[in-house]
Amino acid sequence: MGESGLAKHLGRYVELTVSEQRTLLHLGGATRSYRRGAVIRREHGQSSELLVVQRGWLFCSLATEDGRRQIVRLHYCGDLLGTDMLAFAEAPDATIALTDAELCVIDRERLGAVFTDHPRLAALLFTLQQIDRVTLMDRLVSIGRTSALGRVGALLLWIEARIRTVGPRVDREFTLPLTQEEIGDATGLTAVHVNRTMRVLVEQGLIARSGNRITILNLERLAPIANYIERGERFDTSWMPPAR
Amino acid sequence: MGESGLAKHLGRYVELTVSEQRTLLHLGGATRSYRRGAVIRREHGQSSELLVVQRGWLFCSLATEDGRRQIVRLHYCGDLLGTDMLAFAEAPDATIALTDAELCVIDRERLGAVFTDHPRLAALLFTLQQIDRVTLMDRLVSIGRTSALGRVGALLLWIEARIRTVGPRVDREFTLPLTQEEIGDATGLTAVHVNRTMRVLVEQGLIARSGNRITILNLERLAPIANYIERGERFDTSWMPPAR
DNA sequence: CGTTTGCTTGAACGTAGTCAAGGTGTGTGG
DNA sequence: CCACACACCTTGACTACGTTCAAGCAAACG
Repeated sequence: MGESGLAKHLGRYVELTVSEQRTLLHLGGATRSYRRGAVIRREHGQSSELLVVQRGWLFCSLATEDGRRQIVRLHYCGDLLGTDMLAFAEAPDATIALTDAELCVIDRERLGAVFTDHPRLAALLFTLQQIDRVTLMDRLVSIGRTSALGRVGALLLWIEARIRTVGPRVDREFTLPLTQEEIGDATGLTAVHVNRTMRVLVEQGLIARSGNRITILNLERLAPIANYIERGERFDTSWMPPAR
Repeated sequence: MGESGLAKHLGRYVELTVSEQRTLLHLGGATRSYRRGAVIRREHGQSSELLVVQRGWLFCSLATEDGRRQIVRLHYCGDLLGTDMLAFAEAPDATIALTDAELCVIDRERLGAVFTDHPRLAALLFTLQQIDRVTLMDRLVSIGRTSALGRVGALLLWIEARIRTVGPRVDREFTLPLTQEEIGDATGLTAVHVNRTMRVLVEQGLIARSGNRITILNLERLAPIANYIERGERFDTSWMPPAR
């Protein structure tokens, strides 16, 4: 423990009071470690745990009838997981560790207490969900209406943007933790075509690659191809109850 | 006014107290009417209104760089709209009336009051968001990993299921309010291919069509093709604060 | 050292897109 | 009341993007 990933995450958007920070800290229970590839939650499983990512990357995926797979979300430090089990009896997706990861279990009852004791925190959590929803919408557009080049490009830009929020850097270079198979599952393409597509991205001077280090070389040209929009996330706190 | 679509919607999942129902009723302000095709909210617009659908169907869509369009959500009576503006300065999607519709404006400040005065209602609204999120995930899988036949089939099954929640009927017949162009925008296909695909659905005896009346003829065979899963939505209220 | 996992490339195929033309139904104005 | 316009649906021929199947290769791992 020692520090709440969730508080750090929320702190990116708003100023938290000491009391709020303490409450978020006390939310967290045991910390668990997972190795890359470990199944944290099984699709259709009953596990109704709430988890916060403390370290590492995860993804959530759904399997199709015919054995294929779609990765629907990527998760990073600070993300709150398992909230879907508040509305569903069975886990709608599987959660899998993309890198070695540490998660922190959150007590469901204590989440309830947050809603009574810290209405502003509840409002902030509600607002946080909106980002998740809009991210899903953006991915839907990407997969539904752009070319393979655009889809893979968009995924790279999203990941790069997210990495930049954690440690802001100028060089637009990062380590891609996904295999080409996983990129395919995230973009709705086959691994083979992801390979060809990334080669084209390199040939066109849009990105550079060495191993799994990726550099965005030409954002100005890549962004329109990928239909990439930088969404300015700015929490509107004006309507929220006062902080406690 | 007279009755809150939102309360009716929530009432499908949980028992609301009289006080909660009254609070939801007082949330609603003016009612507005829109004609089919009317733009309720413009993409990238600043309008930060919260709305509840009282009557009719809406859809939310995003435009791509090259002028194409992706419909990301369909909305029906009881749905709460505009919550994304709590986190974003610009509207991420456009909201358009699919049929003639009536919406009810919700005061942002009063939503804030709900979080302080009715923590359980806040928890319920939070839970409601989860359904929205999971719906988006399901659509992502549909578009990313299934054939045209499956995508169109899934859309029809979702719509039929939603219509059934309002007025439960056995015959699995309904009026489809979407043009083939709009079905294409929702499924990531072209209008032309939607046409061919629907013909195949008919030829294979999966559905029947006359005008825009659709009948699901063979759910057992269509469901696996469409990768369709009936998700049992059951709100877990055990963790929530007591109702007021 | 052998096996596995992931990357790469080629060739053939197939699903969905594009372009084009004609048809149907509805609403509007002459 | 009819003619026209418009929106939507339908079908055909051709194209192209992404898939499938297959094989070879490199790096990591037990």
